Amino acid sequence: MGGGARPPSAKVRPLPFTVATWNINSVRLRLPIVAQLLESERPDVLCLQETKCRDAEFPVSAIRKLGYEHVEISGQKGYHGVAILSRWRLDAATRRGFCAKGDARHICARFADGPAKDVTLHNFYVPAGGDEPDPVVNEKFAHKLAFVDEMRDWFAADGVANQRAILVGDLNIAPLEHDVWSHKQLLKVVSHTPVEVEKFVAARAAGPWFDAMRKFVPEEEKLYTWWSYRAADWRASDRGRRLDHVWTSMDLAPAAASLRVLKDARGWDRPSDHVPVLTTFDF
DNA sequence: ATGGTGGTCCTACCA
Repeated sequence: MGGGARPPSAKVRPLPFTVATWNINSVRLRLPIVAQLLESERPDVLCLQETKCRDAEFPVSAIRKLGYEHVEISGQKGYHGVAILSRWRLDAATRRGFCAKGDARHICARFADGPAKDVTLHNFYVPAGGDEPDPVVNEKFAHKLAFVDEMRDWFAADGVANQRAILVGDLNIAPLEHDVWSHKQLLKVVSHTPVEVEKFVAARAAGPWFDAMRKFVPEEEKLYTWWSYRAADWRASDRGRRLDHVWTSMDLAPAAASLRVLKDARGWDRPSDHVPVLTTFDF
């Protein structure tokens, strides 16, 4: 420190790199607003969830025409489905089937070049879990809990978050008090029950993963990424939840440089009930 | 107040 000679500055300015995630609730129906996002924000990569179509039905050529040449998809008919749309070359993607169900809920790819070269990106769509927060009577809630347990075990065993990794997606759990509009009123509502939150925190700690969104918004401030379709006026009532997340491996926590939650997208034409979350990294 | 809306794909099921 102090008077020593500086090393030759190989890198004067960090290279910004923006990762976007969005539960699109049908990529075919909402291709116009996907294009709107890609054209207006130009993220380096966009992870989609709930694409709701088979791979052969995914609008790959339209996406490529928008400058996102590298497209990796994991789809199924009518339900679920995840995709990675990238301006940068990707190594071959991998897909993990959770709970031995064959649902298309995870895809993973590694950047082959660019500012994020060798960074691994995981894109998740965690089961919503139905309405009744009791795994004994509600098989969908039992599935959700088992899915998050399996995430935890995988992260712990395989060092998924050891280094240079980012995890995004619709995790369908709002863990913090101010990740929901009313902590008290949602304690028995699936997405904010104590049993889910406990498993969510255990899975994150198993990485260990860093909650990159809360680096930018203090835990005492409300932060939402989803507003129900059922509200008469979603903006006025503002009964949101933070269901979408951005996690990084611990070594990348300092690289996370800014966050934007595009709340206005909830008011776009034929909107998804989720909005895009954009995280910029300085690599 | 115990619904409300919006997807897929045709009859319910899922979010």
